[in-house]
Amino acid sequence: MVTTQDTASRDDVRAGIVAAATQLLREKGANAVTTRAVAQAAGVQAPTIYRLFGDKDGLIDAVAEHVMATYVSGKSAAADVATGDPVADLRSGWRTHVEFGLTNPELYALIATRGSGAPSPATVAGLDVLRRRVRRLAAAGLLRVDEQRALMMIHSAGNGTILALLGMPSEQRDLGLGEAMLDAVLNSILATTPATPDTTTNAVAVTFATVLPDLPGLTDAERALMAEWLHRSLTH
Amino acid sequence: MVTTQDTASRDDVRAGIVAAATQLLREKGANAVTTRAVAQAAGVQAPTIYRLFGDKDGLIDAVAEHVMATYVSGKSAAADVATGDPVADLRSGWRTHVEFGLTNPELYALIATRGSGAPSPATVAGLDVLRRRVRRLAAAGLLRVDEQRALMMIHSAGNGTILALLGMPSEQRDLGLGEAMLDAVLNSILATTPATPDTTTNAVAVTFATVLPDLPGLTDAERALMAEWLHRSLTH
DNA sequence: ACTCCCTTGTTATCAGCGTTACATCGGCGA
DNA sequence: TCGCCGATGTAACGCTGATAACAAGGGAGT
Repeated sequence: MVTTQDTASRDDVRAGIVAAATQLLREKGANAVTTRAVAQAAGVQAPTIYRLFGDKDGLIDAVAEHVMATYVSGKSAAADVATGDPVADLRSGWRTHVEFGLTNPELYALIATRGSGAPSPATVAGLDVLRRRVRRLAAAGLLRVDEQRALMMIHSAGNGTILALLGMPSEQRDLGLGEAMLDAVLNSILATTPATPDTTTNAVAVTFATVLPDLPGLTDAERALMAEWLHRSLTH
Repeated sequence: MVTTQDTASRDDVRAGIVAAATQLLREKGANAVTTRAVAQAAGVQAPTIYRLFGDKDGLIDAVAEHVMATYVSGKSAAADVATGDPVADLRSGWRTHVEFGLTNPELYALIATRGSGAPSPATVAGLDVLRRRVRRLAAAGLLRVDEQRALMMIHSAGNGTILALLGMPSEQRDLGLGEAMLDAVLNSILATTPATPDTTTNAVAVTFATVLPDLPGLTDAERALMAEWLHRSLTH
């Protein structure tokens, strides 16, 4: 059994280690974040890190989570999803993402370029929130490409843009690059006018049935089968 | 003075080390490429690496140069710049770049994600050839944005796309992502807009895909099949 | 032909890294 | 009070990149 005092001190020392690692990362760069340096800066022994985080990657993940949490809490954070417009929300999220990358260069490079193996929890978390935003676009009938395709395009563009910006000295960065990239992707992804304003299931199905014969990449048999199923679902 | 025999043997052992490092990188992954492992695999002593390459980064750069050289020589390499059309040349170069990244995952991740400091020679070389291609676009009056802006956009999109593709298991990679990203960037960059696919049909299909799970009167298998066909049609 | 010097080969070593085995201590239940 | 068990502290392991020190060899210049 673990007493409350234990967990409190445990969380305290955990927070202290994360803070020390964060400060070390920000001030001395990524290669200065060693287990020994972090332990000394936090006033603990080196093995403590492994008891609390299991691994150095675990420590990095905790640092990433902490930095992201403090960042989003530092923002006004109200305009992030309050708008009813899915496109505006996506733009807002994009700007926040790019700004975060430029504000925390070492951390972003550390978590975004993890060579092989599983991606970092921060990456999958970011992908998840992006996926939700893209889903809202799709549900509103604003996408003219596959949802997965849209997701990957935005993700690739954002990551590539941030890494490109980080790769050049900060005084000669093209700060409009982010907006330009987002515009380019949105231009290729969005249906300028919502194709089917009525998003009720049946209405969409009916609209879809009218364009089904023009759908590329399918065999006639597949098209016929889809038409039959559509008919059965609509007459249900 | 250095005699011809000296340089020959020097180049021989150098090539051997590079070959050993390349094979080690391809077969055992990036973290298996240590100075000792490379030296043992090449049949030389560890300090030889430092005499010939000065640094481990120098060795990595030499490996990158070698792999890229063999890659472009392995390609037909004729269609890379032979066409008079600058846009077609850019597309060809883009495809080659993406294909190279997917063919050499460890090497690409190694040279493209070099955290801080100067970028690798391979990166600046790639940026140089891209810059030349973009300059040809600008000289032909095909750009509607700044030349530097166009360069960075293509670079960001390419790097981000390759990293995104490498970040997911190879069997579920969206191979059309590269073309889609290039189309998106070219659409925002070129004065003459390339042909865009019919928007209404795809938009309706995408919207329909979002309501497909709620479609009544169908079996799960039928829904799954329709979803698969829809995805295939949309990713074309 | 002889010496000199530069290149190569070899060994040993350094400082640092992530990580772990092991002794030790302290508080808790019986 | 005793014994136990988990948290802590110490020391170490195996590995990394990187060099210093030194022996051996073989053309270059005289």
